[in-house]
Amino acid sequence: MFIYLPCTLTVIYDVPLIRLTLKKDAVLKIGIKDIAKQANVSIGTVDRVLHNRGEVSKTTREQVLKIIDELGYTPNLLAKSLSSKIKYTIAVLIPDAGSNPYWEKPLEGIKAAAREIKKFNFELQVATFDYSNENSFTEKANEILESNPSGFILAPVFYESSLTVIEKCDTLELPYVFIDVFIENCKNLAYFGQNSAQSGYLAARLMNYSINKGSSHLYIVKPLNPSAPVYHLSLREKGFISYFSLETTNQPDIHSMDFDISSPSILVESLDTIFASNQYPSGLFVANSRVHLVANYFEKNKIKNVVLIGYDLLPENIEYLEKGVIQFLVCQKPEEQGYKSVFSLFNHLFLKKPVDKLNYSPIDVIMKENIEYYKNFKI
Amino acid sequence: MFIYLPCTLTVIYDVPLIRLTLKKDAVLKIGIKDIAKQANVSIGTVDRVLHNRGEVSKTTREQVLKIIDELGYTPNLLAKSLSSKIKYTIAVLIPDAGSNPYWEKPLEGIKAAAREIKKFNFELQVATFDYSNENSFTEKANEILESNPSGFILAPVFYESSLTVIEKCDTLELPYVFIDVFIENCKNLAYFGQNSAQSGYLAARLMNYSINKGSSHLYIVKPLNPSAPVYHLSLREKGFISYFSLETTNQPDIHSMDFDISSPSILVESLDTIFASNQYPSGLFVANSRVHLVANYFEKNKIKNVVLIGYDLLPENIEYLEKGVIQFLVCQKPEEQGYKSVFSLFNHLFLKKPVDKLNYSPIDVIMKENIEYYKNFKI
DNA sequence: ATAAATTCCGTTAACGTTAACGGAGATTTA
DNA sequence: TAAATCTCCGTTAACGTTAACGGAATTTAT
Repeated sequence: MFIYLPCTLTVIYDVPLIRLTLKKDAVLKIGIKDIAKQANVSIGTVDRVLHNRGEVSKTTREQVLKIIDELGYTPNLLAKSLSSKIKYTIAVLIPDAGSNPYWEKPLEGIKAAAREIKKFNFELQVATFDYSNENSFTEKANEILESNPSGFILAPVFYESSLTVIEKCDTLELPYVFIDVFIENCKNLAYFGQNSAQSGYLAARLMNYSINKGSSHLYIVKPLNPSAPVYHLSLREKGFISYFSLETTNQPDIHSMDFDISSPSILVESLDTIFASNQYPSGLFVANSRVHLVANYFEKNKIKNVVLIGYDLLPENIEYLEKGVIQFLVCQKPEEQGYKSVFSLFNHLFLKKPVDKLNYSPIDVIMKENIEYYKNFKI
Repeated sequence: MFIYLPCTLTVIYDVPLIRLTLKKDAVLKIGIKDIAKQANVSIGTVDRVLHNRGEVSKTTREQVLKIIDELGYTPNLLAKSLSSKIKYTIAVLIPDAGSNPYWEKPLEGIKAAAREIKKFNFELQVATFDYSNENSFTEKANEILESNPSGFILAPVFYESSLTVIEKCDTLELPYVFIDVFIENCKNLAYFGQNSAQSGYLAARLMNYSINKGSSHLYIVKPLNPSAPVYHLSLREKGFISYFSLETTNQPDIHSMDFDISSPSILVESLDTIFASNQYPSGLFVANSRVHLVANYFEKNKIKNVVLIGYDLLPENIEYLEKGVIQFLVCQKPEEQGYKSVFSLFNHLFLKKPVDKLNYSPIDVIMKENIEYYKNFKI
């Protein structure tokens, strides 16, 4: 089976010797004092200029500004937060993990980020709402707005209610960040989420590679929570379908199959029907994290050689991936979304740095061989 | 082609309403002053206890220690680095990017980490050596050791020379971190690198999924730099091969093919031979980042429907992946390896936190659809 | 016995920034 | 013209920690 085919040659390979050194600040780190001295004013004046607190004449203000620019002053953030009495509060409003265990993940990232910026006087205030209850969203949002936070991270899953909340944020000039769900034409500071269609497209390619060419039946399984809105599911489905219409000569029949997650028996019946039919599947694409339900069916019914692709690193999914029942999990770094949402507010509020408005997470392809390295969220 | 198969049901789905709030420090943040007051000593004494600077009687020392424990004191790092006069220097010794463009990536991560911890008085000192010149490694290492750094990150690619360097580090009690290459039985603080065999194994699974079942000829291409050591290449090859011997009933012939990267014509000749032979390949696995050389051959010779899998996100590779010439790139987050190496030293030196000794990078599967999100190293 | 050394500990000036306080000089009000 | 009000600016005490300095009390040496 293994044939060795050498075609080696030895040639001297010479490369130049390079030495890199990070540029040291040739000039000693300059501070507010140096500026004051240079401008012949006191540090108090410099501080007033730096923070636009007024009470400075136009001429001295300009003089100080000029010297700040010339000397390339950058504030020492450590000293700043040591001295400053300002407390920042970041409010978070996301669905509770009872609605969908997915939401544990972004929260984990949010908390990790919060721990890191705690030393800069940042505090976290997390509220959750019931995915199947629009009122709970509005109530919690109002509660948050009353507490007058410095920044707001929210998952605007209910369109109308979200618009109302956003309007209030705008009048309060409260910076807000969307996570997971995106609403267009808003003055949101940033958005962190998934490119759902793209991930469906990717899943389709994996599916197409994995099934035998000439296979004829694929199934898209969409496990729904009927009382709650779904944005990503249909986008993932669309992405999946469009791969086959755009990219490949292989044209299997694609069947779409919705089912209510609250009644598992429906799923079993549907799967029974499919596997008993003459449209025996070569692959199933489960468009969200409930893929473990299908995997469970596969295991019980000893179904092999049917490609199973799903989403997200729930413990159950990991188990079935390791067992080989699930071939691929597509994962969109939910922890990272949370983590980065917090940091976008930190950059805006504390560092006064501009932040990117549209931020899609990487789409990770997880298999048996690399699951180990994705299990734990780090950093 | 697309068939809709609904099996929806509506059921009320009720979930509990949860409110999470990050535990606020109920007690006001306690500092060195509070301990001093509680222990009836001065802050000077507390500081002496905290840093084991001696000149404290046994009884008061124990008393202070007890109160520190009771009050759960944690030092304020901001104040610490504001006040402290200690400078930390992290020395880095890695191959120069001329030897292998791969090494730009870890360096990028190293620099990013250095920027972040600069505020804590950390400085970076990077030296590179010539991959094909063992002496240059030793020379640079000695230079570094003479400069008396606080920590040392090195790629110990030359076994014997590395042992000498490591011995010196041990006597100097200089903490050192291995990156990319691992030497066993050393007192290294940590190792950050790849699980090469595992990534080969993963590549083999992707290959097996992608080729038509019943395909018979696969080729492992190993582009070698003959004057330099290679550790990962053969491990990747082993991993690739072992997948087929362990996991699948599909048993293609696997051919291994070495070639010297300094003479591209050899590669072309070899590939010509293969594609003219009666052992026409269904897939090629290029065991390192030179996969673009093969992709270039594919493009010129209009070779299609042969699966091409390789390593690393070099610009050339990205280009061929986007064009569809390369199907998969396996990537091991080299930037992250550099980034984390620096932070392990930061944790050790500054935070006095324990660090994990063995750290494998995640193995990322990159395809046309998700390349966009991996192009730029962030965080 | 006194002088010298040692042990142990408190005091204090930094580090770079913030923000409250107050004061000199100019301008307006009564 | 004196009092009140503004404008503009300097001074200073924090923030929590480090580390040098020096001093009192005790022990050792002469």
